[in-house]
Amino acid sequence: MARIIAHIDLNAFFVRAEEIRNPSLEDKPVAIGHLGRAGVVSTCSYKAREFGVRSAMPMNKAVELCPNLIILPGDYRFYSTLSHEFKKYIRQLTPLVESASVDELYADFTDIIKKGTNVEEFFRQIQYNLFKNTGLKCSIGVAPTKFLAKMGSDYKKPMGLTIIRRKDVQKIIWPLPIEDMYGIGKKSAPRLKRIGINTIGDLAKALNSKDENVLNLLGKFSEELTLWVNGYGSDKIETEAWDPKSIGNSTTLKEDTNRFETIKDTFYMLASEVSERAKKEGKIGSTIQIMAKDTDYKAHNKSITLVNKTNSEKDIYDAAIKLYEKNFLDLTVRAVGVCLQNLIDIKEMKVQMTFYDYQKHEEESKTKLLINDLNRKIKGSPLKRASEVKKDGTN
DNA sequence: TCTGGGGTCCTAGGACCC
DNA sequence: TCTGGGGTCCTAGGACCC
Repeated sequence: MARIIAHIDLNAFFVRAEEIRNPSLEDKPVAIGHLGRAGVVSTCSYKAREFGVRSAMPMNKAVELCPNLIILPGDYRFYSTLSHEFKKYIRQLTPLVESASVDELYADFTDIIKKGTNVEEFFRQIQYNLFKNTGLKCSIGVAPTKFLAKMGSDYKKPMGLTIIRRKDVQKIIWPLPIEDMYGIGKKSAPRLKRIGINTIGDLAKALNSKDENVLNLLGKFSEELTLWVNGYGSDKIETEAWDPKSIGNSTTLKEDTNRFETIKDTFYMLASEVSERAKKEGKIGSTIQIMAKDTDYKAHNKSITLVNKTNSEKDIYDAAIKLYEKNFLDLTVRAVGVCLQNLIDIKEMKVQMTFYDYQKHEEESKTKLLINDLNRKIKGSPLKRASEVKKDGTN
């Protein structure tokens, strides 16, 4: 049976948060971000959007478009508190809530909505109550799958409510331009257009007829997309708390440079931040990756996997510097970053490293060495050749 | 347009093992 | 000396999302 999945997306969340504590900002062109060499718009108000200001736009470009733009630096601690209030509010209505990011979530209302309920009224009430209780505005998409719910919350903003039934997919989703499709980004959209795929409907028809060009272009993802565009795909809400698989920090330097001392200082700062965050999350990781962005904005990555997992500032810093020295010493860089990967809980590590396990691990290693040694000896022996002859014969 | 910083997942080649 | 096939891990790069 089809489930009732809602995707709830806060409208211009960071700006709305600022308006809540300073109502005089309402209806004014506001952008969150900073006006520096690397400053971009993180979020902007609907008034600012009227001037053409958009997320991820360089801030100086935004100011060009909208000279009266009010720029605020962003108070992420405050936003985080409001984000928790938002999620807590929805969890009071249904336990099946999956956080998708700071300002959006999926929730399953299948078992909450009684037969005969007016679904539209039900979600309008949620939208209104959230606003009344927290001051936050949201758009809601309601559908049988997460993908359709997500498309629904995007369909009408702000304070939109879009209900998409499986039978409505061709009517509501298929006419949309291909770049509006969740999962198709700035690279794939033009590639698809070049082969005549301009709408989601075009994509659906190509996928349904197993068009080789489209399948090759999208790879494994095409299987998922085929479900999505036909009204199927995941409707499962993952209620588990987010468990990071990597923790990294990066920064754009004050100016492009190849001065190693500056780079080292920056890595020291970044390694400290990564170490601190990993410790706070109770995580250790074995792979350390560094990123160096050149003056053409192209990012280069190098990584190394250590024998022992770590989250120490020194280990992360040392590995980062070694990688940098080996690969990027001659590069003039715009930005650098460091990331700790292959994370596990420290708890798990402690379980793994009980004395018994450690001994067992050692024994296994020794056994493995012996076996390898034997294999090497056997390799050149008549026995091995005989076995191969037999294999050829029987195959 | 002239491009931040936080992530996830996928691909593909090579090393190494059985 | 050249020969298979399957699996895992490491590494680099790329696409996407907010």
